[in-house]
Amino acid sequence: MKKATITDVARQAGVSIKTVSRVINREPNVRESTRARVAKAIEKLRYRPSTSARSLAGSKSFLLALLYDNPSSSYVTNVQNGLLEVCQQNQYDLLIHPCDYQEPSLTDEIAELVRNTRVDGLVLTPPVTDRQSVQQLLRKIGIPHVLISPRDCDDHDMTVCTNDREASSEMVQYLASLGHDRIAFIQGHPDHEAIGNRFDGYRDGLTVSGLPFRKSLCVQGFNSFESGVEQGRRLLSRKSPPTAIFASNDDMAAGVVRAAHEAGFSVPRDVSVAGFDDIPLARYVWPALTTIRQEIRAMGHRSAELLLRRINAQDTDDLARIIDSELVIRDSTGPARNAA
Amino acid sequence: MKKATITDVARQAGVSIKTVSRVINREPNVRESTRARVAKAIEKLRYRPSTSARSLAGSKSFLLALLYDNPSSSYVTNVQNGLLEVCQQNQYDLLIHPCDYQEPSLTDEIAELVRNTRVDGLVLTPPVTDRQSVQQLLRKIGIPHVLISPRDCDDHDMTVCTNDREASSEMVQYLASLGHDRIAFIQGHPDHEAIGNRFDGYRDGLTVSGLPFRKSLCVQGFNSFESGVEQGRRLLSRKSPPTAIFASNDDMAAGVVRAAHEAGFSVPRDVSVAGFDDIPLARYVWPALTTIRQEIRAMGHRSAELLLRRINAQDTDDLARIIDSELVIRDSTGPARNAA
DNA sequence: CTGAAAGCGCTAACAC
DNA sequence: GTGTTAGCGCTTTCAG
Repeated sequence: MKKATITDVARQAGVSIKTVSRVINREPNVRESTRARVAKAIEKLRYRPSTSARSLAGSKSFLLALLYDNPSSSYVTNVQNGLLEVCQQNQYDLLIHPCDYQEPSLTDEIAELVRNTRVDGLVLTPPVTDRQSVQQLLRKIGIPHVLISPRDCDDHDMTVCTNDREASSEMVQYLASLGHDRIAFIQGHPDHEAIGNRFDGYRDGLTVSGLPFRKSLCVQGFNSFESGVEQGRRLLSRKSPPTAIFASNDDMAAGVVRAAHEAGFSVPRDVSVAGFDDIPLARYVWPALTTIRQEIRAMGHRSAELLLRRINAQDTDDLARIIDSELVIRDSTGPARNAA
Repeated sequence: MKKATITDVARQAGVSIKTVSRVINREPNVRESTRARVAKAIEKLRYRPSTSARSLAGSKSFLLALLYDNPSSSYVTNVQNGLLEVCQQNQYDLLIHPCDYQEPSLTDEIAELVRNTRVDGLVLTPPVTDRQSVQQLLRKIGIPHVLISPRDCDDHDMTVCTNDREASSEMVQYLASLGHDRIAFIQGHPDHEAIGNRFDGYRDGLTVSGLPFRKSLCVQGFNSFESGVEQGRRLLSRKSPPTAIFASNDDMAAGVVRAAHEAGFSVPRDVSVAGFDDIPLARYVWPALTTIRQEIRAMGHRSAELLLRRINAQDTDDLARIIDSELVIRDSTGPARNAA
């Protein structure tokens, strides 16, 4: 059986194709009874509008693009799955576009992507999110786009963020409540700007807990497991090592755990370790990491919702742009020795 | 500046649109000089054929679909990236379609997907690869598709596999060469059929090494970290535990390492542990896992190549369908105690 | 080897 | 509220 077209549906329902078109596109000005008749015909004929025809005739491509350059596959798949959930419901397709955020020609590449595919909207993840040149380009082209976890969530109205700072502060307070008073912090990659908010949260937490901020306890990491190992080694080889180490992400925290093992420190007996993100690895290292769970999938979901609403010129005010993260306590943290 | 169309190019080159079309589609019967003139016009106008128009007028959609149900995000992203590499080169887009391989209505879902999107081809990964009903459907529809790592690579001409069996045998031989004579094996999920080849390889390796096969040393896992922990515990709590444990995949091997830590076994001093896949986790557990590296990305790449060739009715005989895996020795394996 | 004409299935004005 | 009529940009016959 051949695929039904809009004409078939129109004939079946005894209306013109334009009316069918109206029903498909949820346009107003169709009597309820007519709409029902058309719906029935669509159902009966198992009609599916042709995306190519729609996008050729109209302006839309029914395509969203995900732009990313992220070493963490779990992050990417989670965002992707969240986006897919809403795409599938709305007959949209998702274009996946990995890229190199440091590539000078990135803006050209994106311009080309938009030209070629005519995507209706884009979703950017860190660290692409923070490329000013990319943001400028997108604004210039005037194409709808949402930024996931940019440095500052208030810069732009199409952003989806987490409460990084608050969650980070909460972690420090939790650690302090365990009796830790020398809590080291491993900062994230400087190009990954939102991760800087976690540092701010660290300082907040210290203040709230009545602990002094000491620059010597803060070291620079680069988000990778390897950089966690390296900073962990340095921190633990000091004459008076910290009693707790809070890393800006789980990969680094896992690296710290590795460094602790190597150096003969028992976790959490000799040193507590905490991470951020709750990637699968957090549960697999030994001991399992205390961390902050980010709802990445939910962020992807929300991003797509925002994008589609914007594309269809609908109101987006009722959609929250902040997805809260929560503290997850596992086995890598425990009472400070001196406090035990 | 408005986007150039085929008409603009034709005018610019002084030919008809049909000739431009021939050039775009690499059709024969165009004089070389004409082709060059058209190419120059395309270049000058920065012309890009409209995918929607092409797919509306023609039969193709310029879309490939990736169908998967895999708990491992690194597996998925790797396949995906491999596919993307060739899609981008060929002006194809990739549709990502996560699904539930156990869902009874899976075939309907796929039929619907094909109807709706008119994808030109599909790529299936395990365990979807082994669903007979899905294979039947795809054959019935007559749509090109490639199966990644099906149970039997010779069942079908569009498959991409690894040398699982040989690599697995090699691992056992390596372990035997270290002096291990009680090498346990954790089998993979029964629904993930290709993983069974690793069990065959385990037996081969035993034979080659002159070691007896003992049923009591083989236990059933389910591919997850948790099942690795569980089987690891059981194996290590025996009166005379194995001196080496080879798990069908890295997640389970990591679980075994966890179980060993819990039980107070030192790895690899008391027990050697080996995995399969070389997922990122393999490097992050402590000690880092000896494993078999699978070139998942290369498999994705090859799958897309096969698919596009098939779609364009080109010859595929020169494309190897087996991507070799290799042994990677890290820190989780060492000499057997009795051999030391 | 090249070109003219007829749609592919739909949306966008503009009627009615 | 609903229908008519043009195209959207390309591929496909079928002529030359």
